[in-house]
Amino acid sequence: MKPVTLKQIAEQLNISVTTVSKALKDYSDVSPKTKALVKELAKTLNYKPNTFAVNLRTKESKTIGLIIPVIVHHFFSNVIRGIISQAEKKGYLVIILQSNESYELEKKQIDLLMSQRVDGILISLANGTANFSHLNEVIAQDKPLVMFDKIAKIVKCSKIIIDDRKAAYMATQHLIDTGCKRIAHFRGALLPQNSIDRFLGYKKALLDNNMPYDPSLVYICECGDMSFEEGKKNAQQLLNDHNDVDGIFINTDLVAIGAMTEFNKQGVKVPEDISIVGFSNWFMSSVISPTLTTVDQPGYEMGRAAFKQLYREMKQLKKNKPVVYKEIVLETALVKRESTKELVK
Amino acid sequence: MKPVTLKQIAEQLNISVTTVSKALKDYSDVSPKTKALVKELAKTLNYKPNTFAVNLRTKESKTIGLIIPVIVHHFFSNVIRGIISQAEKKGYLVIILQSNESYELEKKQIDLLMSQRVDGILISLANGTANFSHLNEVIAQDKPLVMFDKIAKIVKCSKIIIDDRKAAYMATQHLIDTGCKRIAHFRGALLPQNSIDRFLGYKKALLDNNMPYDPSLVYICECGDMSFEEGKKNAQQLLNDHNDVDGIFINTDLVAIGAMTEFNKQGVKVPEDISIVGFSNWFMSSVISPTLTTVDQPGYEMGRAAFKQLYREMKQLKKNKPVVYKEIVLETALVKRESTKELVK
DNA sequence: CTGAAAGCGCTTACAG
DNA sequence: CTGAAAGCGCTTACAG
Repeated sequence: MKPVTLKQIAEQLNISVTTVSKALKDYSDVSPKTKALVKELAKTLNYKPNTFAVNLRTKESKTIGLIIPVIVHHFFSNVIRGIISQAEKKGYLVIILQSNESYELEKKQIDLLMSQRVDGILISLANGTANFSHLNEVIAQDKPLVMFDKIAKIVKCSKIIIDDRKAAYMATQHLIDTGCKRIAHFRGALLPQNSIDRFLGYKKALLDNNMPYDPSLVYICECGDMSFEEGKKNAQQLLNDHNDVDGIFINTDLVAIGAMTEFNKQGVKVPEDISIVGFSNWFMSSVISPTLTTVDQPGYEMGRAAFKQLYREMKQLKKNKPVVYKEIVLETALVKRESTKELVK
Repeated sequence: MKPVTLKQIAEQLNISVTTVSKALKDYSDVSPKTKALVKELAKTLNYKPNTFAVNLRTKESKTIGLIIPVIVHHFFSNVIRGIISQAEKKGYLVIILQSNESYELEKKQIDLLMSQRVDGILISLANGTANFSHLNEVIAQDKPLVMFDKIAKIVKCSKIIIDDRKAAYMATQHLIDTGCKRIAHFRGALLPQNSIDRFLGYKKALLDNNMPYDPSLVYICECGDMSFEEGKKNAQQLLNDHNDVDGIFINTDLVAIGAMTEFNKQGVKVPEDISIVGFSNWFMSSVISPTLTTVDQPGYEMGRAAFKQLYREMKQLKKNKPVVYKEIVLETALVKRESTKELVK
């Protein structure tokens, strides 16, 4: 059963393809009578415009691309939800690719999306990405591009982020306020901006509270992805290296949970011996024990905001109007739970 | 900067568009010299074929659609990963939609994907789906369709599943083997096949062990989605209704975790007072305490298998060869953890 | 080995 | 109010 075309409708009604096309799109220069006839037949024949042809004519695909480091992470799946739901509202479909934190893959996927001629691209960078020419090329070709969460400051485009530095500061301050005297930090990989900013927030909080900053207390994620195993490994290492640490600010909940699991195994009590603050507020952080104090990061909202901005830019582009890049900073909140102690009065 | 077309290459080289097209596709009837010239220029100009035009000609989009009930669920995000990675290998892109367990949405999304003329569709049904005409229509239009996990037996198409009945039987048998005498079941919604099959597996295990089947011990999920809250609510209800239940087989890990949280709050000890087996082996089940005994369901593998089958069918269709529907059953395994007791010798 | 021509199914500027 | 025509950028059967 072949799909119905405009031509078939036109032939059956003995009118031109032009008129059929215009009737279906409610052009004002078609008689109401013709419109009614056309629409009725289109409906009975279950006519669906051929998107391929429409795309070719309009040079639009009503499809956007999304590149995300890891889909299964709670934060990112929430971002995806936000993007898809907003896109659907505006009649856009979303092609999703996973970069697996690899720069090479990310680059290939950008190429793929450009070949596919998506109308715009949303991206959260891989940890491995240090070169941004693939992104600048997208921009150079006038393809709207919006980065979120894991961004590169140097790339000129819109960005949806949180204030990582401030959030990390809050988190560290909370450890200090609850009596921690020697606070370690499990940071992410070296490159990502958010990992840098969270580190800087941690450092600033220490200094503002007249606590010494000790580089040996900062553990870098070498493997590139922020995993449960990474948390266990770092926790083990920390216990070997130091016996006076009483608080840790950890870059991601999943890593924090890995660390807590290890501490639990080793008989180190959380928060009595060591307090822990995570980052991102994954669902599971609220159900493990002790429940994890963390920074809530609005994934769903971030996804929505990212699509909205992309949509704005796609619309401007279509009208040949100038695009104004925006940097939208979403609010975060510290969620206090059992992995940190009560406030010291 | 407008994209380069075949015409531009042809003009610059003073040859025909036909020859350029054939040269780029390595047709045997183009001289090696011409080929070399064309390819070189194409490369320097960064020529990318216009997918819209290619699609229109070839009637293929090299894109498939995926409809999934909930993205953030660990099992489903793993399925997505499996699908995307396999699709990428074969040069296919994946458009993802979330049905939110709603039949109405699912139907709309099928329509959307058909309008978009994707080459094939992968779907896991919404809990609310009891009418399958939207799916039969897809099949009637010769569009390859593969269902996975949440399937409808009555729809004639390929299916990738696990043996839910067997897995549930295993899970229940484990509760029996570890000494449970009165076993409840939190089943999913009424409609989904897997929720029915898991219930039947539970029931069969009881009967095979000469244990009475008591309908009042089966709690149905009314709200439609299998959530954490659902687990808490059912657990509460169970404590009200019965004081002799010592084991529960729960349809989904997330619900099981909700139940455990509630039990913990009420001072009911797991597994001492009540043993629990979940289903799906979500990551978080291995990090909560007690860790959750559950049935491991191979999400990533299921995604891969689903795409592979779809790919086979798309290839057959292209060659105008008959499509053979397959029902592929993947293996599951019981993962024994702390929420159930040791085997009774 | 090369190329003119038709056509995929639409949209839209233009003529009447 | 209606329609002929051009064109979006490809692919491919066919002629030479």
